[in-house]
Parts: sequence; C-alpha cells; structure tokens
Amino acid sequence: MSPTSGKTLGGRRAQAARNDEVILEAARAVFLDDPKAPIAAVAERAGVGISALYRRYAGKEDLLRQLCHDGLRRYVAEAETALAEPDDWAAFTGFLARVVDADVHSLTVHLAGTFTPTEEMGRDAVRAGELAAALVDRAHASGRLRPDAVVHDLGLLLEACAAVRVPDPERTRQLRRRQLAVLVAGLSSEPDAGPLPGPAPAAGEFDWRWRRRE
Amino acid sequence: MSPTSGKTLGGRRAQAARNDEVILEAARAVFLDDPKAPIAAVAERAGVGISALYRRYAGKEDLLRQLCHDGLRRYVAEAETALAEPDDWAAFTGFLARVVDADVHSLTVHLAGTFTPTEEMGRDAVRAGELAAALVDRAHASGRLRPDAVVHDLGLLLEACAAVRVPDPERTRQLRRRQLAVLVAGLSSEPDAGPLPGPAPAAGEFDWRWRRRE
DNA sequence: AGCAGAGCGGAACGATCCGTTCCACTGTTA
DNA sequence: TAACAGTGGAACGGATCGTTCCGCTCTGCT
Repeated sequence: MSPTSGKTLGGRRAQAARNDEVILEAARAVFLDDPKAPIAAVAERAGVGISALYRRYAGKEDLLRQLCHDGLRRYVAEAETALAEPDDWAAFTGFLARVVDADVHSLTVHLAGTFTPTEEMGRDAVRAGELAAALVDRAHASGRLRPDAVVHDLGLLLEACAAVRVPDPERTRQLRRRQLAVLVAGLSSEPDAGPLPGPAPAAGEFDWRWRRRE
Repeated sequence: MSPTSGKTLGGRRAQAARNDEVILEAARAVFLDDPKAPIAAVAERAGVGISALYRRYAGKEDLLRQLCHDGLRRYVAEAETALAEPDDWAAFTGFLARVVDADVHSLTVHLAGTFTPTEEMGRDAVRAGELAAALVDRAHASGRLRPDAVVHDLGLLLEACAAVRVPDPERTRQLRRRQLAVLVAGLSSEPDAGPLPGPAPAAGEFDWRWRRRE
C-alpha cells in the first residue's frame, strides 16, 4: 500500500503533518506570552527550524493573521454553542467562562493591528458581535443581568480577565475564573450564589513581575 | 536682585526647572502607553533634546526606576489618605477609585522587571502591602466586603482596570470607573446601590485596535 | 564688556535584534 | 537511483535604540 493513499501517512509526510499542529500550538503559546515575540522564538518552541515556518506561511504577518483569525472563529463557535443552551443566564455565563479559558481575547485583540485584516475576518468580527448581542439580550430577558449593562461591557470584562497572567498557565486559568466570578457577580442583579472559586491569590504570587526580564 | 537668590529663577535656570517636570510628565505618558518605548520618544513628547534627559538621569533604567518608584509612593500616599477616612467602606472604595484614576498600577507593575529595584523600593512595596491589608481589614469589618475576598484580590482588580485603555485618556478614565463599579459590586456582599457610572461603552469605540500600529 | 560654563539639540555611532533568504543535507517517493 | 519535498540553521540587510559627543546659546559673574 502506497503511503500517499489511505489516511495514515508514514515517514516524512507524517512528520510534516505533525509539524503543522506543533507550529500553530507553539505560535499560540509564544504570541500569547508576548505579541511582539520574534518568529525565531516560535520555531525554537516548536522544536523546528525556521524553514519549517516559512514553508507554511508567507511571513510573520501571515502567521499572525491566521492565528488571530483562528481565535475569532473560536469565539464565534463558543457563542454558537452557548446559544444552544436553554437556560438564558447559564448560556451567558458559560460562554464567558469558555472564552476566558480559551484565552481567545488575547489572541484576537492583542494581535490586532499587527497585520492587515482580510475581508473574511471583518465578516467574522461582525458575526461575533451579533452573537454576543444575542447572548446579552437573552441574559437581559432572564432578568438576572443588571439592566444598565450593555453588549460592549463584555469587551471590558474579557479584557479584564485576559489581563490576569502568571507564569503557570493552569494557575492563570484559576485566577481568571475567580476574576470572572467577581465580574459576573457585579453584573448580576440578584445576590450572589456561591463563594469565589479557586484558591485565593496568595502573598508571593506576583513577585515574579519584579524579576529582571531579559 | 540676583536671579540665583530668592525663589524665582529667571531665564535658563527656570527653563531647566520647568524641564524637570515636563520630562517626568512626558516619560509617564509615554511609558504608560508603551513600557518598551524608546527614550527618544520621551524627549520628543517633552519637546526637548535627548541631552536634556541624560543630564538628569544616568540612563534609561534610572528614569524607569524613578518613574516606578514615584508610582509606588503615590500608591502609599493614597492608601494613607484613605485610612484617614472614617467610613470603612468609603475608605476602601475611595482608595480604589483614586488609584485607578492615577493609573498607578501600570506604572508600578508594567514597568517592574525592566530595572533592578532599590532597597528603598522594596521597603515601600512592603509598606504598600501593609496599608492595603489594613484597608481590606476595615472593609471586612464594615461587613460590606464579601468574606471570601482577600487582600491580593486587589491586585487582580487593579490589573483589570489598568487593562482598560482607549486612545483618549479621559474616556479611559470613565471606562475604568465603570469597570471598577462592576468589580466593587461583585466584591460587595450587599445589593448594589446605583447604576453603572459613565457613558456605556459604544459600538465603534474599540475599532482603533484594528488600525495598523506602526 | 567679556568670559566661563551650564544647559541643550540633535547628529553619529555601535550594538543588538529580527525578518527573510539561501543553501546544503536528509529521507522518501516513484 | 534520480528527483524532490521538507528541513535546519547560518548569513544578510535593514531597522531600532541606548548612549556619546560636539557645537551652539544664553546666563551669571567678574
């Protein structure tokens, strides 16, 4: 059986296909950490040479654009998933939680402005806005969202959560969930249900900021 | 009367004294906007030459350190002012509002790690932590702060507000106040009092992100 | 009046960084 | 075994930035 037929690729082709994923993953991690990171950092993180990058993307801008677009699509997908949820308030809060967990906001927003967007991205952005508006409308309809909250407050809220960042990704997720809980409680018109989630932020947890960055 | 005597300096000396302020102000504005900004940008913004900077500071790191230390001192000062306020909850919220308005968090945190801190800064940082803890204790004592909130939640909260940024500084302040209101409401154990402050974020207000940054 | 020098503007320099290109090499496919 | 897709990484050229330096101006003193 020829290696090109069937689903399983062997040898070099498989390596190349795997690299597709590895590179995207590395790029995501690197540019989330520092939007201005050099492209060589992506290659290093992925454990590949620079050529492997330039074989797939016309240049840095192309990679950034793709990455950002992926984030936007993820946002839209999460919104669609949320709209399928019957409970209005749960749809709203679940959407926020998943978007925060996926770190989508950093991808779409902090990378914006570093490339010229495509028309398709513009369309997706409009659609993202519409879906978010629908979620907010339903949250309003449920009566649990305070009346003076508007769609674009979501932007501030997501920004606030994305701003929370510590070296450990899992801990970052926990702290963001906690932050989100406070924000959602603040947006709710009803008294809060449970306690704040996750281990509370501790004393030495932000000292790393003061370590010399190179 | 000799220009060197008395308080009023004339001519060149006055110009120099004025430059002291102008340069610090420009540096604040520039590095708040972009912590990695070149030193030439500070000079340009201040309307002076580069020499005027190097006459006052040994180098970029020196300027950054001073700027950051100023922010830290401002934080401490605001905390002390707040502690003089009789009402426990008002002291807490007032402190947050003033720190957010002064944009102190960006100065101390986003500049940290770009210079080697002095011992005095370490002492001031400790003191800042103590004062913040005192404010949180009093807020807890008032009964309006939800019991599971801790001192270091303030760090997250301030970070969240600092993350809000639009080109216009005054509008930035308004949006931050709104964000702060949501967060404070979320941290409060009692139902919220008034509506969210300020004009709500509007549709086209975040499009600037997508404009090509140079 | 005249001089010494503080204060300053901005060109020039050297170091570093970064995106991109290029070439030699390797394993695979036909 | 010939052709080539895929790759690693050195090398290049341009850009950026911190810092230095030189010449000028205006001031304050003698």
